[in-house]
Amino acid sequence: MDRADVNGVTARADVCSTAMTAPETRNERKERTRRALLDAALRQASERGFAALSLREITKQAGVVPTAFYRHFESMDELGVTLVEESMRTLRTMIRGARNTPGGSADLIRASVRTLSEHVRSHGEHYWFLVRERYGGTGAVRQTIGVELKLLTGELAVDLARFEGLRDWSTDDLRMLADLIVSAMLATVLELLEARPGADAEITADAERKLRLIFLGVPHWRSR
Amino acid sequence: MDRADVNGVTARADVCSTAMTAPETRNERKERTRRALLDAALRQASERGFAALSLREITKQAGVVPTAFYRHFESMDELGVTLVEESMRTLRTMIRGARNTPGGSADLIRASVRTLSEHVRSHGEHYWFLVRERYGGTGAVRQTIGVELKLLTGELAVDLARFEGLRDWSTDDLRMLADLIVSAMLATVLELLEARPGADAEITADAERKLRLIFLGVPHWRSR
DNA sequence: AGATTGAGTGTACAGTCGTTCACTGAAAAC
DNA sequence: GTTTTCAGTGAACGACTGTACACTCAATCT
Repeated sequence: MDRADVNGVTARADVCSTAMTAPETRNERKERTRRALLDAALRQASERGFAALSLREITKQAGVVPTAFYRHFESMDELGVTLVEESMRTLRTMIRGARNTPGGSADLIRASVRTLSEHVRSHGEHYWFLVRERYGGTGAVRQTIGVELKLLTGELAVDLARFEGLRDWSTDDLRMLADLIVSAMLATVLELLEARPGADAEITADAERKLRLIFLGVPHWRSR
Repeated sequence: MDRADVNGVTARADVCSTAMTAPETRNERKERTRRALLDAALRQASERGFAALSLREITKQAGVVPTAFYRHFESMDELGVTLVEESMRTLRTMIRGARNTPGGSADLIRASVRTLSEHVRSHGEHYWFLVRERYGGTGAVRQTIGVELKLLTGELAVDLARFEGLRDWSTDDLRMLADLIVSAMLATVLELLEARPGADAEITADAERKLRLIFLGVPHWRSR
């Protein structure tokens, strides 16, 4: 078995008329191999890093010939940026989920961390990719992640501004706080990814304590 | 110019007897090309990542033939682990420097952050390497960094235990605090590395505020 | 003085890589 | 029904990779 035959070309050639193969429009088919390329790339990149990707290997896993790659992406970097955007979308989904959980401050921390850990578990590859390339990456991919993460920190700062003890904080102090939270949570994400799934409770408890400690300082903060 | 000719073989062949070339023992010479290999590898790895290293390119930069590599390292991974150890040594040096600065708590934060930023500026490649491979790496290199960083966090926890408001903290709480500090400082290191050198003051000021905020919560902490 | 060691050399090989080019054939457009 | 479009094909390329092997020759040891 050399290639994955995602499009089922072999089967389609002789079975298409007899078996109930779904009739596919050309765009659907194109989109499908595009997805196959992205999925293969994400899997490889989350394991060995984006820099170690091989165009040939990706196309092999996607079930197409190497040259077919260029029908979908102009370069590897373009595919990388697409992966960043998709990963960022799931990250934003997570944050939105954490934001919309009702409850008090202590419970909110608990609920948010819980949302985070569950999301990391169910979208491991996206988080691996983001963490990996945020620090280890190069070029367009790394830069894009940096920009998006800065944007995301800004959003978090805005969210924080609506909380009780933070209403009168300056924009810059809020950004600093958001930054601190993000870096702490990023470290938590890495711990979750590296640990065996059984250790989740321990790690999330640790993350909760870190956030609690940070927020304990908030009432006593005065900007200088 | 194909190779760097670190050992000056070309010159030595005909000038050795006339010019005052320092007489070198065999071990000295070996150590020198070993260093050249490590330096070339560190430079490349800090720019493009360890995974993107090429044995041939490293040896070319070191001024030796590719196969000579194996006289010094059994594999690329072995060289990688050596780089981790060396980088970790400079990191420990930095921490020791920060620990030994006298002064009160507020000044201590300021002095420590200052030590950090100066160290990052003067040992940029080591810090690039550590940050890169801690998150983006694979295999032995990444694992070694993880272990060493955990050890280092432990040391920091012990250091923290001697401070005023932290004497009665549990070991686990201290480790959590150390962890939080390390992750915040790691993010700071990355900011320093990515920013143009002129922005140092801004970044260090930010780092100071983060640490101050964290320590503001300490007096109000009660373990659950 | 002669034997030994070992860092560095040069050639060669089998793989993999990204990219080029002309092509096929079915879906889409006319 | 004919033409056009274009995702996917397959061979070929030049460049680069890590490593095996037999070698040289100066520093070291005896």
